[in-house]
Amino acid sequence: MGRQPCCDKFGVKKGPWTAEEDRKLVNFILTHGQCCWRAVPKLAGLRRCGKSCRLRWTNYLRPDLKRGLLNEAEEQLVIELHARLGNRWSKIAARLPGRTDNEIKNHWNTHIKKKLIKMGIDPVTHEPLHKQENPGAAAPCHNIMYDHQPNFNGDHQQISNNNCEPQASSSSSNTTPTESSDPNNDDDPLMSYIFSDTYLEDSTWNFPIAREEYCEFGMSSPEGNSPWFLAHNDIGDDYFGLGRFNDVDLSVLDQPDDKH
DNA sequence: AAAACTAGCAACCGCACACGA
DNA sequence: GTCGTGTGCGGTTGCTAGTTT
Repeated sequence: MGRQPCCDKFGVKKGPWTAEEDRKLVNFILTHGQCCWRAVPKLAGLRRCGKSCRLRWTNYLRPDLKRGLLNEAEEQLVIELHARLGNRWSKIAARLPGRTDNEIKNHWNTHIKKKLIKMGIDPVTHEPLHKQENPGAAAPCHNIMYDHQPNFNGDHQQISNNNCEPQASSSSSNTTPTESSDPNNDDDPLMSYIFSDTYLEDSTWNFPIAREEYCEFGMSSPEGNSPWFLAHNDIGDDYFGLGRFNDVDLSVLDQPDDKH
């Protein structure tokens, strides 16, 4: 039967976005909100695939995005979440305000992975590497990476992986060994909370701005990181309604971007 | 100074899922 | 239940900037 391509391959532009394209996309979304992505390029006057528009918006243009490298606390949280969720980057990103799945995935592949390997930890299984070379040797239950890490309030607290009992042999073929563990079934109250839907739905940290909560996480405030916030400190609390964006000055997009 | 190499990141691709008809 | 469509997700690619030789 064949699936219809997400976009007409002919006449669709690819590659890096220009400031002009960014402006058109932002202008459209601010005016109309996020609707049918397939229709967006046409309505916005862009020669782009709808998916490309969504990606650009999600990963770069969204005003609530933080920029820059992940800090220590975020990195630690990513590792902890990856140990439990596997490569489910969107789930991980959902726990990190202002970060995108793509960003976290990239950071994982370029930084964290190497760091873990250097520390003798398998970035896939989160088990010590020597255990795999020497399967008979019993590995310590606690993942050494996760002990003695600062918690999000700054003091030290063990955020150990309590679910590190040997993976069920029946699921050994699973490439994400930690998927079997129930993230909600966790003794650690902090991690329980982070993994809970309650956390996700907690509007006190959910976007657009939850300043104190950012700080508690050891993160900088979103303002000053996003090019949007740099230019529009008055962006409203009802961002997701998008109603207040109609008057936003888009000139920021004219600024010679670092890359785009 | 120039070429080769490496790292980091933005963007693309294809599959899977959700949902409505 | 099935089919078609839209969207989201994860893996991968390719470009660019920085570093090394």
